[in-house]
Amino acid sequence: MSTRIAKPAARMRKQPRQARSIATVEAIIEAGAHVLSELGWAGFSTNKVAEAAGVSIGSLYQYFPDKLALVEAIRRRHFDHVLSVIREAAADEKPLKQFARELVRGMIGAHSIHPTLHQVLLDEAPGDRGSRAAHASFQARYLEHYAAAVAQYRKRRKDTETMARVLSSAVEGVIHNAARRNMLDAPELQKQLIELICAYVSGQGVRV
Amino acid sequence: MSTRIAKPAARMRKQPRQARSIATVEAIIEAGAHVLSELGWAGFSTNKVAEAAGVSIGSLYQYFPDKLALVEAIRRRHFDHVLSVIREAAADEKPLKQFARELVRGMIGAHSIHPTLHQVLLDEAPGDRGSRAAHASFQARYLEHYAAAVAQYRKRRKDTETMARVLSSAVEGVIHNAARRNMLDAPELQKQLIELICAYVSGQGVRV
DNA sequence: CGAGAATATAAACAGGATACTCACATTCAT
DNA sequence: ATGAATGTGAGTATCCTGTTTATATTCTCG
Repeated sequence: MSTRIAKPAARMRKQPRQARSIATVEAIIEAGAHVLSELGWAGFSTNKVAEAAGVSIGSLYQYFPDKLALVEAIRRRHFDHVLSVIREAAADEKPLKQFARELVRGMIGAHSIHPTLHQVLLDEAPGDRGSRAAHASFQARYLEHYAAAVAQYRKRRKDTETMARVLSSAVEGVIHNAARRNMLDAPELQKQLIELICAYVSGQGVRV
Repeated sequence: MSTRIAKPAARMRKQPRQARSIATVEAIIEAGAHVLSELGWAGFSTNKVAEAAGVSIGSLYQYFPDKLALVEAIRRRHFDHVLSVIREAAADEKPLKQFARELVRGMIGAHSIHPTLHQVLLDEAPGDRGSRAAHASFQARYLEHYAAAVAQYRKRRKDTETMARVLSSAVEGVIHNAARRNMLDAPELQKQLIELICAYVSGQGVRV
């Protein structure tokens, strides 16, 4: 009980101990993210990942017991990243405009390396029974942060949760779509997305 | 030159002539849409489609020369549907609120049968060289309708195109996300989506 | 009715891709 | 220098895929 491993480190066949193997594992995860984003779940094969990582297939199976464990590792890394972005954007008490700006900037950053990874992870890639729980918890915390932000700029406590859902999926939709068209860093698109967020959150509730 | 076939009817091996075969083809396309939506492109195999359609694999190849031709037929049918929805919503000159309501209602309708078909068609499914053109033309007309609507409710002629892009992908994102969670017909979600549209389009341009 | 056309069937094929193992080679820490 | 850690990649076994084809059934129309 002296040393405690921070994270269960996903399901791994063995822990990398030397710097060499740590780099290998990192390369595999990175290459996996790349393949997943580029070829989708259909094109995601362990051999292809190993090749893209510049590593033999045997090395991959030295650390990851199977394909799913690898996907899980990729998922965890990406979700941690996204979560930190929204958490930081929603932290402190800042003007709405600034929140929107930081959110958009961060989200774009999180998607610009592996543009379609997020969607593939959400839509295509399966998960073993254990990762469903992790996935759900991610979604929950994700929404919580959005909800916190919405609540902060809204008097009406009413539809906070639904608003968070709508806002988050709208933002994701725009980012995802822009990523597909290689328009992630078009400045006028960023501006419009920020405006969308501000308009919706600060909206005076048009009667519908 | 007496009788004219309205649409090139996709790439087909032969035209169905009797009522029986027309029904068969329809069943195949419908089953294809179902499989595509349910299993994604990775799980989309001709044998599976034939089985889902309650038809032998041979019948499928009687009308569709190959897998891609089938996807193309599915794509065309779905896109025609979506296009008609947005076109009708943007038609005439109606108040913003009504436009938003009709758009949301129609989009939800177009997605409620095969919830994830749209995304799969856009993201996963490949297309032969010829269908890229059709795809692009669909996207263009799709955006045109959105742009027309935006222009109608906006004085500033400036960012119309970008706004159309942002708006359309935001709406798609919300719908897609709701579909994944089986929340497509939650009324409060519809209400919020309508509000999002109204707030953004009628927004007074918050200084960003 | 009946002949030929249209439509439907499903077994079979050929080929490829896949996840994963294993026996062995190399490099590290001490 | 020795054992542990790490890396290799050809090989295996399995499953699936798209597609053809020879045959059977049903329809159309004179």
